[in-house]
Amino acid sequence: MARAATTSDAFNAVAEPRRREILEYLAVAELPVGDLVVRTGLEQPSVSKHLKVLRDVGLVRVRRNGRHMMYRTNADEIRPLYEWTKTFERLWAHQLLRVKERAESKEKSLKGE
Amino acid sequence: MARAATTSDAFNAVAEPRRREILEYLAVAELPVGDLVVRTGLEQPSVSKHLKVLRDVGLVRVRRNGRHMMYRTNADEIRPLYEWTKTFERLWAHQLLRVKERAESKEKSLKGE
DNA sequence: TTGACATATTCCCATATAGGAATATATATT
DNA sequence: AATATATATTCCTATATGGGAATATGTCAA
Repeated sequence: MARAATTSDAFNAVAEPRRREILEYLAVAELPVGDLVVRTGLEQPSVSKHLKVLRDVGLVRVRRNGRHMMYRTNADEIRPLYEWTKTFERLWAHQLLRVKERAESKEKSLKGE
Repeated sequence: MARAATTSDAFNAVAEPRRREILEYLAVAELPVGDLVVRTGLEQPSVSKHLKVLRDVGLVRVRRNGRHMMYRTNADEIRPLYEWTKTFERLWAHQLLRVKERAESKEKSLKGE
């Protein structure tokens, strides 16, 4: 079997750095393809292809405005990634919750048991 | 150019569902390869190969214990993904912060301006 | 040393890229 | 209708995959 398609889910779509970059631009403002071409420095066909992948997984929404296609990020589709990564939160070093837990267990041991 | 290697960074490594599954198991407990073979239902070579990818990007750590290789998740390497996704937090629908912002702007408009 | 057990590596192949180049499609303007 | 502008699609190719099968490597036990 080969690698899963980039369009199979948000995890695969977001693995490509330029697509993450595009999502960042489109999170701040609704933009036409041409603007993304300028900002990313990619060829127009490449941008269109990346946008197709992002559309296929629902990470961006489009609306036509004359001859311009206005794209914007659909952040809700990023949320599952956030939720998954957040699962590991308690394992991070130098993390507030962790510090708090440590403080509490210390308190407990001071009180005995 | 072809797709970036799965070992190029955590984003690419984590795009594969079975690797995410493995990371979940290894976040809860340090486990030998054989246990992962049983839990995932994958062939042993497949598990070893996935573990190599995860090792290459630092998502897991290993230590030898006799003939067993004990693996565990290195959650710190997942944090960058969390931070990136968190960037989009304020754009999520039905989100506490969002509700709060809306309430504040409503309050403002009631006061006039 | 020999054999059993645990894990890693190699070889194979069908599949999916990402970008470059060229072209097709769609809309606005005159 | 003809042209310009904006975007999408197609064709091409080098490259990397994930799993299956077979095999190599490493470690313990007798």
